[in-house]
Amino acid sequence: MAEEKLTTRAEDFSEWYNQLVIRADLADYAPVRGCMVVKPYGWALWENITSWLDKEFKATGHVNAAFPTLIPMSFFEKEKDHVEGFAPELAVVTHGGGQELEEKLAVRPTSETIIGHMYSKWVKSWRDLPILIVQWGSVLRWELRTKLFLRTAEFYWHEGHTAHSSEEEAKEEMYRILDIYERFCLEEAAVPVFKGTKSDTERFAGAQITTSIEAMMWDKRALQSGTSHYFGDNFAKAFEIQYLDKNNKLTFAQTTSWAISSRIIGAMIMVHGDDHGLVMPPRLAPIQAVVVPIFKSDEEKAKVMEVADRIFAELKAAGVRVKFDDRDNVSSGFKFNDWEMRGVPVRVEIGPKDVEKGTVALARRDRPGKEGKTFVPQTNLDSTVKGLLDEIQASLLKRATEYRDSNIHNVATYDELKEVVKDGWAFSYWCESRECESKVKEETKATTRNIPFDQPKEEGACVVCGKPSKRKVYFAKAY
RNA sequence: CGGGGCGUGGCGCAGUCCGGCUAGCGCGCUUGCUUUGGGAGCAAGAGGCCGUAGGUUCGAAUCCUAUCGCCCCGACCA
Repeated sequence: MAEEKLTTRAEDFSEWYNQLVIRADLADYAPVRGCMVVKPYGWALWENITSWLDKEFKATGHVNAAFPTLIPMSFFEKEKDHVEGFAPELAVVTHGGGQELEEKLAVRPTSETIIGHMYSKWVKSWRDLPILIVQWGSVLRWELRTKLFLRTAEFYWHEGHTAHSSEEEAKEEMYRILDIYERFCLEEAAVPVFKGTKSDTERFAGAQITTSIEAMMWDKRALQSGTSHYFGDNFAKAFEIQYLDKNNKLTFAQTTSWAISSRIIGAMIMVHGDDHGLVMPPRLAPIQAVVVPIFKSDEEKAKVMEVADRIFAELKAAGVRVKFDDRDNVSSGFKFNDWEMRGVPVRVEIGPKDVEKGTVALARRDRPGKEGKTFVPQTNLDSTVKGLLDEIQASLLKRATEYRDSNIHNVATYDELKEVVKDGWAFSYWCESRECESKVKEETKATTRNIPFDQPKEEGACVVCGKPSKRKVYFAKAY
């Protein structure tokens, strides 16, 4: 390590993040501007994320498929809002095989168009519906300002694309997926989120309804962590996805799409990370526990290694994702800091004293340094460690939820709102007009995050214009 | 796209204003010995077309011209 200390979050949150992603070995900068290399440790984390989601999608009847990376440019012109939304960030292939192409090809920024095109071929009868397809892959958007995981030109995700025979069914699908996303964030990532509906201006290009889950980062900025859209028949009309219904009537299908991207890794970093480095939620951590042997002489080494080996094998057999750090070119002190930087939830230290006493030192990552260290018996260590992993998982969610809730303020006046969004979120009534929304954005840089499903019963007055308003919305500065 | 900064061993930099010997420093890397309960020490090594292309000059990392790239700050986005 070139520099030993990480920039602290309070000093410079953005710099803390940049250093951490590199030093925790999650990713590296690629030679192409705005692109990243996801390193094995980062990819292992992503695999844990994807395998949980994949399992849930399959359990709810979805199947995986793959569509091409290249999309004919003309496809983007078929849906007006969609083309306006994505035109600025398209990368376009103009040459192939040394020849200029007759029709330019866009590198997919998302796949609604090409999938819509295919669905129109596949959907002829009501019996062909629903179609519930998920594509796992990467997409490319020509971003001007990038940041590892949070916003890169190419990013990894899944995009679900479904087609249904009724509005109700399509909307149900949208909400069903959002519920899966919420469960993922709470149960796996330990990141609390609000489910809600996006405002008209924040809606996905081409959608009728966009729902999202919104999370608060340590710096109190909001991060949209997943989205689920209902398109109505917008894309069906643009791509002629039509079928004969039970009454032999030609009908447009109802479609949805939804996604969680590798950005969620950025959310986990910014919610749980501390000034010592990354903090991985145990359920997603590629390495849940690391065994660090400590010794001086060769005699000590022999004794310690024997016990450490045995404990490593026991934990592994018990299903813990465990690593044995037997490097002999770095000191144990270095290893402690190294694994803390990488966010491994539990560290098992075994030294000569432990061998004598039949103990190990257990250090929990959510309480860094010596404070989180306790000495426990070697017997039943597997269940001790598993119990501690569960405890850490729960504690991370609790801590993040308390932090979030303590930084959200109900506001009734515009002055209050302006003050609150400087360093937190405002929750207030809003008349849902574009004017009031853009006024807030221009004057405070805060945007509407979402109108949560979970709403107070009574009505109120818009925080900006005072008109009667049915629903409350979160205002916050966002990534 | 507008504003600011920077390109010199793997990484971080000094040297550039005022041209001059074999281009330095820290970290990392390699080897050896001693170390190891919170980021080890000593010794010996390896590693650089100074972003690129022209030009000025006896001589260019340094001066001139062009060009490429990167980072940071502002308008859009998962």
